[in-house]
Amino acid sequence: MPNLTEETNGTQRRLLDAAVAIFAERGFRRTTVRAICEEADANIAAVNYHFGNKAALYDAAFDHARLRSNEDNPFVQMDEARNFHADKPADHRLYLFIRTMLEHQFRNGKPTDLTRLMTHEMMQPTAALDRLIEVSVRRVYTNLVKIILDLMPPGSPPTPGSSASGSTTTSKDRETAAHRYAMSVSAQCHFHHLALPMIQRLEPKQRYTPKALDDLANHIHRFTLAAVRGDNSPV
Amino acid sequence: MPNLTEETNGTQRRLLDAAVAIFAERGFRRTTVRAICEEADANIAAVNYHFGNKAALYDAAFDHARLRSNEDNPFVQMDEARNFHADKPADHRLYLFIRTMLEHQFRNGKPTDLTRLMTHEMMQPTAALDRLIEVSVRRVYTNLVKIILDLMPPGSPPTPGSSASGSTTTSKDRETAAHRYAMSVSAQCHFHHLALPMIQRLEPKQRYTPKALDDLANHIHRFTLAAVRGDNSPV
DNA sequence: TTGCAATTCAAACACTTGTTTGATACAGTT
DNA sequence: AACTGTATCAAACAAGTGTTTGAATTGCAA
Repeated sequence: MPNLTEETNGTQRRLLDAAVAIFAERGFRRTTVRAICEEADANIAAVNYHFGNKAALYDAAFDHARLRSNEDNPFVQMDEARNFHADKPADHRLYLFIRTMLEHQFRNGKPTDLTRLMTHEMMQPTAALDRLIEVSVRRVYTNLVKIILDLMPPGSPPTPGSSASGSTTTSKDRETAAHRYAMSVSAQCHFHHLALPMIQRLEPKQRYTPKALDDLANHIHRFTLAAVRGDNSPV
Repeated sequence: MPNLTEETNGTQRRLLDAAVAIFAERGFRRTTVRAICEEADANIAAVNYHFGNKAALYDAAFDHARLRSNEDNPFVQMDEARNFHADKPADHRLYLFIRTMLEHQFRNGKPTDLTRLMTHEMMQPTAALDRLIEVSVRRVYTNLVKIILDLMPPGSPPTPGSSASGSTTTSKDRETAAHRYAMSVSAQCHFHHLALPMIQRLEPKQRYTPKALDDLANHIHRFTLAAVRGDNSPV
């Protein structure tokens, strides 16, 4: 079994690249090992020789896509640096968060391979999803919650959930409110690739070029800021 | 070819019910006609006899799920009555919209079959998605845009997108802003079933019982209201 | 060169799965 | 009872697909 981490340009690397592309496009079930091998200019038996079987190749391809995505994407900074731009004010950190998230999801106007792979996992969760979440998504999400907590004015939230009559805002209330807000932000960031076919039909003019992503980030930023802070002042 | 619209409890009706359930759970590719026939207590040849082939059964099942969902769900009222609760104030209409949308997506704490089918279509669009959108989704979306337009204060939007220096807010600006808001609302409403496996891992306490859906609807309503109107006044 | 391990290859295998077939049973009509 | 169109059934078919196999090839070291 050869070294998987090395960046050889041999057949196993080509297999991984081809696997990422085709798994991302069609999902696990619809892709055939024959299609992958053809794309990678490799023999059909290469998959089993280098990875054991199709499922193991999928696993390796998923991680490969994650690592490859980290190479050329600022997302990794957000992931590993716990205090992402901690010096900037919270509202600006929120904008950077949203912008980075969107840029991470679209490339050349289309969803990235890793994004597509993750979206397929939403319909067909495997161990790869758990790994991705534990290794990356959870920290990003926690970071978002922190930004929002910094953003919330002292008095908030108005606590519609807790029907207790006491008007005091407990720390726990703030926490759960921040999580709700974080969910709303995540929803707005992820919706565009999760529901792309629907959006394309409802809003045919919607694009995901860098310029369009900038507009989108600005909108989500404003939208969220107004909701969390209770005002609508421009950035 | 027997009458498909009649509500016979014969094998073809049983096939449709079984097909909806299994297609919703596993998607088109992972479901086998054998599994459907077993669930429906029918012979394997029954699918081809009654529907021609697997794809045609899927199509029929999709429409069957849509019609069946309309039977016992207030969504159909929102769908067909163009002016959904037009007498109520806009903010209340927004709440009803969100609440109805969420109720339409979850039943017994789980995504409904039609919702699951639609989510699979996001990864694997077929003609069934086009039909669903043209017959139902587009009108609902248009309705949402109308509600939001009623909700927007006269001066809005602050137009971050149009970089033209003119400070006059054109009717076109309002329209595009309303569409962006509608996208944010849709995102918040659809996120919970589109990204369910991720949410379950990030927020394990999240539930979709009627009570939880009510809390969720209240949150989305407040969140949106604050963003669109630029205030945070309680309902 | 020789030997050896790693790799590649064409072919075949085993299994799943959508579809078809031809016979059989059923229900209603004449 | 005989006929007819509908429906069901067990069995088989044909194609696709993940996997295996055993030989051939390559790359490298002794």
